Parts: sequence; structure tokens; C-alpha cells
Amino acid sequence: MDAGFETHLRADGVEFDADDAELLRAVDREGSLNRAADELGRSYSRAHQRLTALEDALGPLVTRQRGGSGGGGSELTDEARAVLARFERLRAEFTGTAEVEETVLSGRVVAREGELATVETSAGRVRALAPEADTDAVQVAVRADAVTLHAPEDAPAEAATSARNRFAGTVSAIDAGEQVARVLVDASADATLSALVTASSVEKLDLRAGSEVVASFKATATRASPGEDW
Amino acid sequence: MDAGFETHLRADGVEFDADDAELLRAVDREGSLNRAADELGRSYSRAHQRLTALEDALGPLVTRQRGGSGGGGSELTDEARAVLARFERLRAEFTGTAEVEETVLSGRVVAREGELATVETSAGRVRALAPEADTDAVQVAVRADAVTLHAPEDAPAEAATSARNRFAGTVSAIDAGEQVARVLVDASADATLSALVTASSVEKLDLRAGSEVVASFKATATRASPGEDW
DNA sequence: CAGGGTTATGTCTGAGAGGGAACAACGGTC
DNA sequence: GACCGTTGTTCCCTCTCAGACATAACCCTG
Repeated sequence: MDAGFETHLRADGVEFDADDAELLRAVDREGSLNRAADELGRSYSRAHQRLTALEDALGPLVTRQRGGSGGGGSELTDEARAVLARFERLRAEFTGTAEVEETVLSGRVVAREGELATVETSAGRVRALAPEADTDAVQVAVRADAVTLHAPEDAPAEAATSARNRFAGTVSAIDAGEQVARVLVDASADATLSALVTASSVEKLDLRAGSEVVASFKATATRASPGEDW
Repeated sequence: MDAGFETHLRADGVEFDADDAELLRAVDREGSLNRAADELGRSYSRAHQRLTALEDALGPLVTRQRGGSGGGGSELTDEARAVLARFERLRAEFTGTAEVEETVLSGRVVAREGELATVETSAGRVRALAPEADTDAVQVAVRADAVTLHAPEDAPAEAATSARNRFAGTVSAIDAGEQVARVLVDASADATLSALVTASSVEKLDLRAGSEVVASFKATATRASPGEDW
């Protein structure tokens, strides 16, 4: 069971989604809405209809040439390229959150100031963003790419960094990839943090199984969601 | 134009989405699939059909009681609660990425080792995860909740931290919220990083407009996506 | 033993999205 | 001036999905 998503940009009642992005890119490649629809196996009439609907909300997306040599064609406007770039960025971000590993800690909210909560977990107290909830039982998720590792002797002082969560631990395993490694850090007897770091960080920090490290992550990058243990 | 998304858990051909989560929660509240469908304004037959389809893929989600005192009812299984918790966590994560501000830097890939790229931007060289692309022109997105601020005199040494990106700058503005503040850091003449930190971090680091700070963020939390400037 | 609210199952109907086809308008090219 | 491939517009058909409605099976309560 894995995570999936569809993302879109909403503007003026229309949702620009992945199909729309595909259509625009096809128009860019083919130079014609007709050939674009054909290439994608979609009907021209619907593609045209969709395009005009998008333009009603987003402004001109293609410059049309009807008749002329070759019969005409369509080209993307700068606005269309901007929307595409924006969408691509959004998709990259979402792909990241869908794929990145996260360590989940079950815990209970012991203090709360507005949207910020202090949660008692098996790893210790964690500060996290928490939407108002009707229950104290929450699970705290920490993205592996949000965990920064430090050499213990040179870890920043508590008051010198904006990372509000900080745990000393020992490296229990390193899952080395091509350029990115997954480092497991035992923060307590039954709490293992997963951290995603570059291979060069592993080298510079001289990380190996058994190394002492300090793992830190920001409260604003940590999210609590209601949920019982399981 | 803002970001939207729908998320789901995929398993065995079925996609557990927000509507399904709503249905399960309604069953939990009402104790009956009938009343749950009624409360949500959905037809019982479709709700039942959907539930059995979900159970085919995910295993038993409700224990059914047909007949008996009160006519019977349905209750969630522990598996159902686990799926709900998992979905809720996923949604919280996605909501975060959809809502958090990010600073976007346009740049060009100047070096690449596998999935890791070095990008030349207006703020300097940035290390980022970058999917293989056909163009050097990329935009680098840094989430505001991924940027850690340090006191300049106590910022960790380059070799002592796994944060591969690090920029000294001055605070240009602070957008103080209830418990979370948005800090703008001028890293260069035309590159302003946005960092989301807790109010207590603002206090501990004694941040104000004009303060010198060091902003750091991990390469594995930074994503490049293809795209021209705009 | 009837009552009642539930689960379980199937059919009809309507809304919406999409494909396919037809046709007009357009304007360089031959 | 005919030709051609495009854009622009319209109509119809199909497919899918959800609601609605009807009906059977179930089993504890009184």
C-alpha cells in the first residue's frame, strides 16, 4: 500500500492538472493542437474545448494560426510556459513528499500553544505543528529529508539554531545508495530516526554503524496528525 | 492561482481516497453503514458497494451485525483504523507541502553526479536532488520549513553537519505569527530566502531586521525541476 | 410470532465526460 | 482559383458513475 496523489493548480474555478500539462507540452512539441491531440490519443474537439476553458481562466495559452502554409498551427505563449514550470515544480515537490521515507512516532500531546504542540513520544519530547484535534493521541511524522545530522562535538548549541528538535543517538545502519544514503539513528531504545543525507555528508561526518551523532529537525517541518497507535 | 491536490493510498488496484476516509469515519461515528451514508448524503447502495470493493483489496474494514437489537450495525476493525491513521498522516504531509511557502531560484546545472546536481543560482551554488532532464535550465525550490537558521558565531562547521547548503545573510523582515514566524533572509543582492521558524527560535536567536544569520538547508530536501525563467 | 432497523443485492435513470464525425472558416501555396 | 491542413463549432453516441428505488435476508426485542 503506497501513497499516490494528483495535483493541480486552481485558478478561477478551473483546475489545471497533469492532463492539461501533458496537452500543453504536446502542443509545444507538435506545433499544432490537432497533432497534439492525435499524439495523446485524445479527440481534437475535447482538447480544443479544454484549452479554451483553461484560457478563460488563465489567459491566453497558445497563439493560433488558422490557414496559411501548412494549414496553420498553435504555439505556446510565455504565460503557458510559466504555468507549466509552476506545475512542474509543484509536481516535483509532491513527488518528493510521496516518496520520501518518514519515521512515525506515536505519542500524546502534553502541551500546546496555538498550532504548536509538544508531544511526548518514545524518543522524547518533540515539538511539532499540530492542527487542533479532539484527541491527545497523535502520531508525529518526521520526513527523512528533514533530519540533519551533526558531529556530536560540533553540534550547535540549543539556543544557536532554529531547529527545535534535537536528539543524540548512535548510527545503527547505513543504507548507501549512489549519491544519497539512508542513515538510521537510534535515538532511544525503541525509536529509530531515518535520515536521508548525501554520500558526501556520510564521508565528511565519517558516519558508520556505531557512530555517535546528533540528529536535529525543525518543529515547523514536523507534523502531528490525530491517530491511535496500531 | 494556488496549489491543490487529492491524495490516496493505492493497494491492489483500489485507491483509498478522501471520500473513503470520510465514509469510514462516519461509520465509526454512527455505528451503522446505513446512517453513515445518510449522514454524508450518499446512497447506501453505492456506499456498500464501495466498502466491499475496499475490503476486497484491504481486508476486513468493518464488522457487520445483521439483525438483532436495533437491527444490527457496523463497526470499524483495527485495520480500518490503521488505514485511516495512515491516510490522515499522508494528508497532513501533503497539506504541508501544498501550503508551505517556498523560495524559487532559477539557475543552471553546472555539475551532476547521479540524482544529485549542483546548480548555479543568484544566491550561489546550491546542491539539490534533480531528476534527469533534457535541459540545464532548472528552478530550485526550497521549502521555508526546510531552512534552518543559525547564529553566525555558532554555526556548525561545513564538515560537521549534513546540511550541504549554507548561506550567510541578513534578516530583511520578520513576519511574526502567533507561534510561527516567517523570516526573510537576504542571501545575496537578489536572492531572498524565506524561513519558517517558531516564535521561540526568533527569541532565542534574537532575530530582528538587520540581524546576521546563517541559513542552511539539506541537499536532499531541495528539489530542482526543469523550467525556464519567467 | 410479528415488528423493526439493519445488511445485502439488483435494476432503472440521469448527469457528465469523452470520442467520433461532420462542416464552416481561414489563408498561404501551387 | 483550386488545394490543403489547420482552427473553430456543433451534434450524437457511448461509457461510467452515482443516486433512487425495490426487495430479500437477518435476528433480537417485545
